[in-house]
Amino acid sequence: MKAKTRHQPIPTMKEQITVKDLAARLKLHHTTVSKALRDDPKIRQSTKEKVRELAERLDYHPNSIALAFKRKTSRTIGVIVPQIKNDFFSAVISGIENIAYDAGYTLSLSQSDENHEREVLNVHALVSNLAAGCIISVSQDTTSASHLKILRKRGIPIVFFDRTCPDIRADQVVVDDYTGAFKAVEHLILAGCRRIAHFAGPENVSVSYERCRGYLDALKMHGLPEDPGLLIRGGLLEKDGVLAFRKLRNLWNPPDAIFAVNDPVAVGAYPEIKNAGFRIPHDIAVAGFGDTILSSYLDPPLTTVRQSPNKIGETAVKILLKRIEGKNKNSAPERIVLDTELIVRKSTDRGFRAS
Amino acid sequence: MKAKTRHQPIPTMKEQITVKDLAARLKLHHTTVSKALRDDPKIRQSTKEKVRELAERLDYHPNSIALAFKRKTSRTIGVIVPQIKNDFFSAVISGIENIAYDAGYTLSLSQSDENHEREVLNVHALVSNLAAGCIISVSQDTTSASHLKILRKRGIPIVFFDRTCPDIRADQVVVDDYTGAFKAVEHLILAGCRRIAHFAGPENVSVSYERCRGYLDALKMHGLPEDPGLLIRGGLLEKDGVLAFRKLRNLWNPPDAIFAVNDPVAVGAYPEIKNAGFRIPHDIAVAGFGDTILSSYLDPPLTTVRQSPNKIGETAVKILLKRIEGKNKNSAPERIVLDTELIVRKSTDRGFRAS
DNA sequence: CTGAAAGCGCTAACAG
DNA sequence: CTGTTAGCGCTTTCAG
Repeated sequence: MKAKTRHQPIPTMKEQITVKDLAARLKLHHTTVSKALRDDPKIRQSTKEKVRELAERLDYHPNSIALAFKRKTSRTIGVIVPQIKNDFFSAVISGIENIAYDAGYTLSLSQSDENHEREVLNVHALVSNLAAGCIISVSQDTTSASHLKILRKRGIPIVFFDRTCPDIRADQVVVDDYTGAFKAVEHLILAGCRRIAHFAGPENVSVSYERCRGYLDALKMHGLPEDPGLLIRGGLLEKDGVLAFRKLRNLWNPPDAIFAVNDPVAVGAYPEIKNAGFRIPHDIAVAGFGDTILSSYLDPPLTTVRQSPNKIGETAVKILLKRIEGKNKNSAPERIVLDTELIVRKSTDRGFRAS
Repeated sequence: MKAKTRHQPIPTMKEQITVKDLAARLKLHHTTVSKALRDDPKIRQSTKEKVRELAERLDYHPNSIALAFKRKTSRTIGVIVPQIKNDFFSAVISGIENIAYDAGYTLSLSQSDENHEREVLNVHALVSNLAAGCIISVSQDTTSASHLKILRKRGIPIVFFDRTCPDIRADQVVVDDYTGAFKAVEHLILAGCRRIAHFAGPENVSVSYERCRGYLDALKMHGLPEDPGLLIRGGLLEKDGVLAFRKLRNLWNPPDAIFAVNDPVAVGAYPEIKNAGFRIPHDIAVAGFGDTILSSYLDPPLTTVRQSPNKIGETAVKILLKRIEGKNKNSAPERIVLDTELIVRKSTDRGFRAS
């Protein structure tokens, strides 16, 4: 008997209580019920109470889809990131979710996987689902912005974070990549490094561009030459760090420091550096960007530039909510630049102190 | 002039092309257009072409909300996890997203933050948004299952992963926590450890329960006594590892190994162990569970039990899609148990080999 | 204070 | 092959 129970199918009922059901039982009109539920002043208190009591008892839940259909906009915020499985992005998403939840919004999440095609389809899905707004960090190979323009056409506000899109006028939340990179490189210089390589990301990605600019300016400011052989361009992933170091390794004159565009790239380079017989930091000092959880656990712990992904997410969604709720429907786009903090760890500690 | 342009508000248009618009321009009826777009065999080829051409040209996108409204179900899959910002969960989510994307579904993501109240509200949001199905790992303090029953009542299929809910008959995707834990503890025993502590998670969380069972059985199987003083119960986070070790530290007779319910707990314990003057693995060997990215970067690298979060996500969503698409609408719930793999690293290497 | 009518975009069923 | 009718659940007029 019991064994049989285990193999019974899952019961399915699909019952849905609507305002009409409530109305029927109360011998009221469904519009009256609707108003009562929304606390319309024109409805008698006693009626409201009866309605609400029944709604509670029958476990009535308003159909958000019907509402969205009527209003032509849902209470869903679309979030598109290059990768979900990524320390930085998942922390941003978490920040977004917390605030969105409090404000009564739902998250629609998708990843572009650094793929432009996929990003386009994700945007279409948001449009199609009448998203109230959209928070996006564009994919590595997004050059055209036409898919983002359709959001604009549909009146769906956009907030960019991390990787922005210069062709679209929209709110942005970024960290001060330029200054962060500048500080990191300056720190390397003050630690005594003179031949500082940079493992850069793709030029069309805003963060890579800004961090590279910070690197170059720091060199210039301290009177160091800019050696094109020390600027290795690649991607943003761990494997790109591996590749970058391999390219560099063949140099007749190796660098004495590496500034990586982000922590994953630094992490990828770590074993390569060690396996090539260099000690960190004595032969080559290494600095990253991002302060991934990992970086403090590396051997030696990685000097890096901390950004607060959580705060980025929270800030982005707050700005978006303001737009959605029309508080600043027609104001000019904001650009919020969050500060970074240089976290100095062993990977750049050469026991050298600039006078 | 240019400066002025920068301060112009963001333009907003909110135009929406519908089948009626297309119909009007083509002097057809909107239902005909609708059929043409869906490749209904009853529509003449030439008409279909004209319709599609215009749809393309006007950048028509069907309104998914209207569709969901009509069908009484959307193409959205709800995902509820305890924490988004978590290696394991974010990888599961990523796996889900990939498959869901290919199948034309959208993800609605929320986190319970280990909070039952919040989980309940998240479930209500899914119901309200006519989710097609739901994938969930229940929060740490979820005991009642009434909120999940309402999904059932609405005919929304559920798939549990990782942390299941015994009160609900639904598909489940889990790893073999019991065997994984057993293997890890057995490995510690074979490495020569005799006083093996376990930092357990909450008893009502299925994974904690199973891993604890594996621990106890491994001891029993190898004739080791079960010492209640060595079983420390706590939470699932890094801080819980810190706390657990502090409780343990006061023992007159310290353990020679620790098996942590998961990697974060092991990670939390690491510095505590070292600061208390114990060497890993010589004084205390440590094993975790989960194979977080971190674990291989720890010093010493952590022995752990690998599960494939990506695969868990993919499997969960595939089962869910089968239910949604009614292929097995009425079959008994499946329970998929994925294998684990013991990853042996330095943290348990005592240079000892059992004969 | 409550009811009636209309409509959002789409599709299913049926009629021409 | 194409058009007509009707309705999903909800809110917004406007009438009673």
